[in-house]
Amino acid sequence: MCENIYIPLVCCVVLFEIYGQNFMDIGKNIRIKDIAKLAGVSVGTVDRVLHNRGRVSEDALQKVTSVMNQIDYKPNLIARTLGSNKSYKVAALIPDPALDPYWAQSNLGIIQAQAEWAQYGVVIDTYPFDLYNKDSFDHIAREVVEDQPDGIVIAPIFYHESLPAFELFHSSEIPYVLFNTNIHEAKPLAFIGQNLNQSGRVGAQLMNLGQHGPGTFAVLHIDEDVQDSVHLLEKENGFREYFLEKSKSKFEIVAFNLNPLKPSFKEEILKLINDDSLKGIFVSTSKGTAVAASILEHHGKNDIRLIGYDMLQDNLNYLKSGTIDFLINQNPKRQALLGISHLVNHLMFKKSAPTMDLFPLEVITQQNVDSYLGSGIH
Amino acid sequence: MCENIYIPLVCCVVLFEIYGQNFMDIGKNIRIKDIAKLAGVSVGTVDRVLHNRGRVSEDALQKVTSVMNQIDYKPNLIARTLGSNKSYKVAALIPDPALDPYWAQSNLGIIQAQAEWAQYGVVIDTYPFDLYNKDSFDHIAREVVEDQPDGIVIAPIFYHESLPAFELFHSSEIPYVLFNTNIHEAKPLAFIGQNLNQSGRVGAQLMNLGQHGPGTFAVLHIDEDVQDSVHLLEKENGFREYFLEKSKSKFEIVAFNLNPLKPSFKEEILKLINDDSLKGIFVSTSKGTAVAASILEHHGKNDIRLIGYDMLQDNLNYLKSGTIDFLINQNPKRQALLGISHLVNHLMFKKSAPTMDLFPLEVITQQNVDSYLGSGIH
DNA sequence: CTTTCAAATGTGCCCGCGCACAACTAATTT
DNA sequence: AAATTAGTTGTGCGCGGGCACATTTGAAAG
Repeated sequence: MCENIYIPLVCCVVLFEIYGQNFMDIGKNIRIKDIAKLAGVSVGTVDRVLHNRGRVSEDALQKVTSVMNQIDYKPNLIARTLGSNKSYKVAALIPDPALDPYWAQSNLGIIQAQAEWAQYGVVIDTYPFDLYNKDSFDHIAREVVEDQPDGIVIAPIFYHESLPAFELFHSSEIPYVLFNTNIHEAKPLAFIGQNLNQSGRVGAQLMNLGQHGPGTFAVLHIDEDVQDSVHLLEKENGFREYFLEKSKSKFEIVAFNLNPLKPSFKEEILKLINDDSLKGIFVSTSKGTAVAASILEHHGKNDIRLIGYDMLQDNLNYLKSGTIDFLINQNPKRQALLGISHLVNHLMFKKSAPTMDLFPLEVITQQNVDSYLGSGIH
Repeated sequence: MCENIYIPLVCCVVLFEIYGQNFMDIGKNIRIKDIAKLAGVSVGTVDRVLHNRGRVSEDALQKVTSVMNQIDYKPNLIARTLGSNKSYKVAALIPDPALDPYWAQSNLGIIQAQAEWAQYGVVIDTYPFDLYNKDSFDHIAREVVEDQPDGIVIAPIFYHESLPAFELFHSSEIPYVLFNTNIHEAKPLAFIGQNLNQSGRVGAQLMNLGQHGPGTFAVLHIDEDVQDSVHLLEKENGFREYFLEKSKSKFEIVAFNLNPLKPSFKEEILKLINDDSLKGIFVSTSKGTAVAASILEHHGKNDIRLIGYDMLQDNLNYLKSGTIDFLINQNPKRQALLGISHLVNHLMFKKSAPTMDLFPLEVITQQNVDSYLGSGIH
């Protein structure tokens, strides 16, 4: 209807009448004061309506909402933050960065977040738990809730143990953001991570490129704790689906769960790479990628394509030497950084976070790796 | 020396004495007020020292700087922004988005920046110039300076014409940020773009993967205005260097400047793709990528690997159909967005921008393209 | 007709910084 | 000695929103 067209006009005219000529020049935002003047009430009343704290007559509410509908009021976040001079406490729950290079990168994101938000009075406390010890997770989660933070960022790598933790968060009414691993039963503020099925497909496509069958591709889940690897299976499924959808593919896909701590580990992997039909290896874990690369390099198997995960230092070395052909970057640093960012924006600026923040599946090669390392965020 | 160890301690003790017990609890930042109290002067004096506006006695300056050396004062940017309630005017100089899909994406970045910064009183005016008309650039640049913006973001695609424009900016003392194309003679606040030589190398590596020689790779510069293509040559050089450094490469590299408006264009390109030795095409321009793809697809040449630039809609279609194998993403939207961001941060928050913000060379494939499209910024 | 009380409404201060202006000091001039 | 001046130093206001508190209103109770 025509009203839609005229509403902004009306608003401008009204403001124009009140503030006179110089209103049109200044491209300033409408303030609470302006709304109050337009509605013929005081700023206090507008404030109460905006935050619906009650204590407002039906009549006043009507007047204010009527004005609100005609203009689009955006509160000045700068002023809001300065005024309500709260300091927020955020808890970051991640596997101990000292024990694992992948989580060390996540920790870098947390450290950067600490620096960025410090001046806004946000304190971020890290609660590291033992990557190999589910009890420690349980214990730390309880400790976090006891400390009553205003928000939690968490990498819930233990599926079963994380569920009661989320229950705790809910009953304590602490908003939390998930990253790295998604738990579908959880109701977090946001999840930050990647589509793992699609990630496997990317690996498959890179594996397939320029290869001529017949031959075998191996999917390796190299992890100390392979039983709890639902998310690794998602990658494998994506990898397989890619080839299934290519009807005329002449490649066979085999998959193995390998524990590098087991004595039989090296033997198993050697048997695999000495099979001449093996054209490529897709490793689903970041640490495993370097392990596989070291073995391939040691045995001079340059012709086997190797695709793995993440820009850990070891992986970068093997990428530069050419043993690793592609890395898919999960960007743990940025995941942590953005997780905290979403949380703080929610707490401080009342900005809503995207429920799902799925990161791009970055393909890292020998030639573009430096461009990633140089570009701030990585 | 030991002093270094004790300085923070001393600082804490002093503050502790002044503010009493509850100081240690609050993790708040030090304010000008605190410095004033510590130095035994008024906030006005501290303010004058901080902004070295003079009008301060030697004695007072000594006292304040002494305190400043002991603590690390970080001004509250929120308060600063709120207080000095200036409104900034930024000019964005880009090729007319209506005439070109690549620049349409840049424009999206500008539009997003407008929305993001509007509430902070930043007005961003776009000054589009004709991509095919150097005079229009000249004209628009002069117009911008006449309007006296507080800062300029510019994509200087015309090398020669941009130099006098920069002179104008300098003499008018307007800070400016370059993006997309770097001009080495310019002294901008920042440059945002990619390493084009490295970009060509990435293309070369993706081209080489799994290919078996002998054969030919073609580098195509498909552009209406090929003479002014220094930046396209950089990509070509990177591409060539990759193969030169691989001593045992069996591939020949050929390069062509092609103008799609010329009548001979189609003939030339057909001759090229009908040569059976041709294994791959690397197109240095985003629009050219789609042009090459359409011809390859039309003639059923699925076996020729095609690598090009940017996520334009046409390119995405050819990527999904499999005609294009890889796109290198220059991320024009993000370039524009970040350019403005750097500029506003400089103007508003006095934050220094990185002189060179080189973007990662993102590799886009059929399988990861959706993850890029879905992830907010692209 | 006053008193009481709750609901409704308005006022004023604070957040930390920047900036203009007032106030104070000491030295020089009239 | 009073006035002028320059050199310092301190004070106060405003930015916009949040929030506590003061004030007003109207109606019911005494």
